[in-house]
Amino acid sequence: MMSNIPLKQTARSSYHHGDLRQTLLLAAKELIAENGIENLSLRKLAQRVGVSRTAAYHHFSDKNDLLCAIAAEEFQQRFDQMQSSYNNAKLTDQQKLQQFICDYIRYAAHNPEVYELMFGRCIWKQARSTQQLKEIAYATFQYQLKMIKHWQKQRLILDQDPLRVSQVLWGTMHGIAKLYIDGVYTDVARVEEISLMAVRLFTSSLK
Amino acid sequence: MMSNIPLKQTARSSYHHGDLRQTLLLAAKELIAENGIENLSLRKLAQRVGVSRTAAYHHFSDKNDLLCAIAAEEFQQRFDQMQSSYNNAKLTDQQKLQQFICDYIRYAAHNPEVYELMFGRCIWKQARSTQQLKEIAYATFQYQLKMIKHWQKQRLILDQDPLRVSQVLWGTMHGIAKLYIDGVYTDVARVEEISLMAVRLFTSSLK
DNA sequence: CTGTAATTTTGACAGTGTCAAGATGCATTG
DNA sequence: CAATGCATCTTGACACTGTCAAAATTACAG
Repeated sequence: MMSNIPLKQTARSSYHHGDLRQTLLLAAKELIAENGIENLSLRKLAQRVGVSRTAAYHHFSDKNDLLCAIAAEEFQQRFDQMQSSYNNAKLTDQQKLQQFICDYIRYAAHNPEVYELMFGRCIWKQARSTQQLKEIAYATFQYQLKMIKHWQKQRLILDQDPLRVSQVLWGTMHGIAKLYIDGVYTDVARVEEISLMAVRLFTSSLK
Repeated sequence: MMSNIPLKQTARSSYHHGDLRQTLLLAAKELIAENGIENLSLRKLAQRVGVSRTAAYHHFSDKNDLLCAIAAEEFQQRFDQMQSSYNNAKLTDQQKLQQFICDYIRYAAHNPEVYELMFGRCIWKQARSTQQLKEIAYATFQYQLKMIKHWQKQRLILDQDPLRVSQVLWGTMHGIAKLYIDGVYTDVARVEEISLMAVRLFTSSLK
């Protein structure tokens, strides 16, 4: 019982309400998944955690700051997932390419609210994104670019300026995802078919 | 005399404040173009027009209703433009296809806030879109589909399920547009190059 | 035990969308 | 022409929102 007294406040049980920062991030993710990003309010979040309205302001400078922190965590997770998928030795390059595209859109479709947060305007517009967020997002895109270049060498994708090709491919995945998330495309099952057609369009450009 | 008395410049002077509905739509478009869709408030709009806070509620049931009306007007405009471009006898089919893609993205890039309104979640999510809006938006997509089918017959685009191909193409255009509008792609000049690469990717799938 | 700094709370302010009820004035009756 | 009806506009109010300043609470160093 007394062993946790001398621990620094970085571990658990540091202060009044435990380690609030992490608790806030977690609860915020839940609320976002439940009610959507635009229905997240700091006051409801505080209430959920059982803390005063303005308590979050001692751990995040802003509402925007909190959102950026969540997005950064999620980016990191996606980055790892993408990497391990690409390094899966059991798949051919063709399969990896297909999986990359389908996984991207599937992730977005299954986590619409978080996806909206990660790539939506509320964070990126007007340079409101945190430095930390910018870095992990940039790293993610760089990895995509690296994969594209590899697939181009394998003659799986049109051998043009890899940066441009990468931007178009990202655009395609993002666009399909957004049209579904925002309610323009309404049918979930069809999104998978659309993804496969995207794969076909990008890989057929050489045959 | 007090010169700052709010004079009503009634166009046709139908009522107390002239025909407010149209005035509101016009002023709202201006405010959206200036400050972005998420910074439009009915109160500021009312103030701009020189009318009370809740006056708009006698012409629109909702803020959402007003936004839908604006979007519908804009959809109609885009629809006409697309049609006249497609019927331009001076262009080859190849040129029309390229122009269709580049025009779409260029329009979005030049009218980011209105585009966000037209295709953003604030209108489409949760079936908040008006019947009128749904109709014109659906007609627009149907016309796209018709063009795609024609281009497929001309062997300009991959001859697969036209609905799926159309959805992917729309996704690509929408995605590139959104990535730019939301601030992920920052360079305006590059968007044009990305558009051209998209054209190349879609048209090279047959050669 | 005391003082300082970290943390949380309370109070307040300027915003927002929207509803209910009252005021205004045009248009169409009687 | 006058009166009534109804579309239109205004005022007041409510429940929200993000955020700041200042006070209150608590942990830890000395």
